[in-house]
Amino acid sequence: MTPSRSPASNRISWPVEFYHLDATLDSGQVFRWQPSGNGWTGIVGRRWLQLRVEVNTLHAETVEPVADWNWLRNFLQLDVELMTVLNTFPTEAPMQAAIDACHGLRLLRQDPWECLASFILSSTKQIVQIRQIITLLCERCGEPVFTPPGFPAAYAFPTPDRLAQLSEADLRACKMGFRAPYLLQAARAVAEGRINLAQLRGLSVDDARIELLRLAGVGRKIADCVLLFAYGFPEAFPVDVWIMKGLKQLYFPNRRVKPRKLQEFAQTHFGPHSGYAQQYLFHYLRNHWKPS
DNA sequence: TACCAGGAGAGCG
DNA sequence: CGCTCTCATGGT
Repeated sequence: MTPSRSPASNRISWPVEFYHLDATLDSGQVFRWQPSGNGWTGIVGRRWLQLRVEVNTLHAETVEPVADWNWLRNFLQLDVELMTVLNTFPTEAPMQAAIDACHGLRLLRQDPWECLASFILSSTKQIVQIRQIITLLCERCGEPVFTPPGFPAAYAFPTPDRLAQLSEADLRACKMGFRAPYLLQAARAVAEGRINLAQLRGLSVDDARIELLRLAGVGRKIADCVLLFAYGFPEAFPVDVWIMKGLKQLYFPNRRVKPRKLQEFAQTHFGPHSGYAQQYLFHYLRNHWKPS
């Protein structure tokens, strides 16, 4: 275990292997990170920070000193041995191509509420637009956080309690359209304790999914995104339009495959870390593949 | 201009 | 069930 407790400092460095920060922060699992110099800036919880990787070292810098960095190690999932995960993937051509296209891509471990809210806002939106909506939402409704001199103002992701007090019109002003009532209902469900996001950690993936599916505006795809990106269920396999088209063409050319069958195939074919494989496939399809 | 976006839900037959 | 339509908004 790398020492995470040390004299409080606003900087820390960790040794890393195969950590492709660019691919990771720009792969559609998080929406608030921005390129900055040779690294990235973003918010985790209530803290602004800057990240960069040089060779086999990951550097992090916050505004205020930090005594315990475990929150960041957890967000970055530094204890995951990537090669062990990749070695469980099937050794067929498309999967290997996906690995080669973005070797070092990682799954992060996000805050459940931020992840849930973000993906409620993601439906039928391009990633650039999802970023826009979330940026607006945070600027208007989130608590300001400290940033270093010379950097623009930044905001924490708004809490369920804060959003629960707003009106649908307030949210529509953030350009989220028909997703506004969904986000508002989800915020109120969490704020009023009708769903307990922390409690989902102790459930099986199937039971946790059932809980998430109770929320309006949350279907199988969005639920699986939250199960994978926030709770770390390794078998959660979100099937979006890219994955749908890609799997059909790569694995079932010239055949009719029902969505149910495709989900079943994905879960078995890609092994125990099918969710990780999904992220590699998604990144590969989105950046190196044209649907036909 | 037309089309589509890391979907979901309601209304059909 | 399984299909189609709608929802709001902006990028390409």
